Amino acid sequence: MEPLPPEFYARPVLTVAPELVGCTVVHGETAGVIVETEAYHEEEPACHAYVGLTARTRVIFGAPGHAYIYRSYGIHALLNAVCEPEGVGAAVLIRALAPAAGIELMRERRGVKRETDLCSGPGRLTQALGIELDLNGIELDGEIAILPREGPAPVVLSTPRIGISKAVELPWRFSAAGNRNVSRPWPWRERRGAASRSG
DNA sequence: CATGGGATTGACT
DNA sequence: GTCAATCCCATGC
Repeated sequence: MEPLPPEFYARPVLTVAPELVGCTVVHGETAGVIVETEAYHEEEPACHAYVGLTARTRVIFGAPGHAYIYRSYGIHALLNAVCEPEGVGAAVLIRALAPAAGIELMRERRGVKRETDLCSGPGRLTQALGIELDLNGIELDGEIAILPREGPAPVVLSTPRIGISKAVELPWRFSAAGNRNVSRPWPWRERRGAASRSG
């Protein structure tokens, strides 16, 4: 299976983010199917690229199809896929995976047993896959690769993003309906009307 | 050069 | 429900 080409990522971030749900992230012996993403764009204040081109945001403004990896809260490495044409600051945060390969290695790295605890969060999945900051800026077709969906398009829910204080109203979080590996389940009442098709 | 704020998680009450 | 851990980097003096 060939990795997704740069042209896949060169489109609007709000198109790419839901389409990444169902694709597979591979790093070494470990891999997982994406079940949750969030979109970020330079024109809204929750995006790191909102401040413009700096040493930190250089990768986000760079070529599509590359990895933007940064440290969150001093502890966790978070993985993003850079989107839109070079010069536009946009990226998709990979928030959760369904473990697909190397599950025992993931358990060793994470120190937990339950499969749904291995990759159900942006900091958790990078730890499970062994992804660290030294991979920031690499193209997503090699050491880290994202492979296309194999089955039919999943049903993708659209809801507000998580853990941010700005532009909280934008429904730019996309998750696979009913998947137990999604990072933060929400009350059923809030889910109604949030479903949309993707793919 | 000093400061402050996170795209989080896990432990604890 | 609360809260601390811990580090990168943007900002301001």
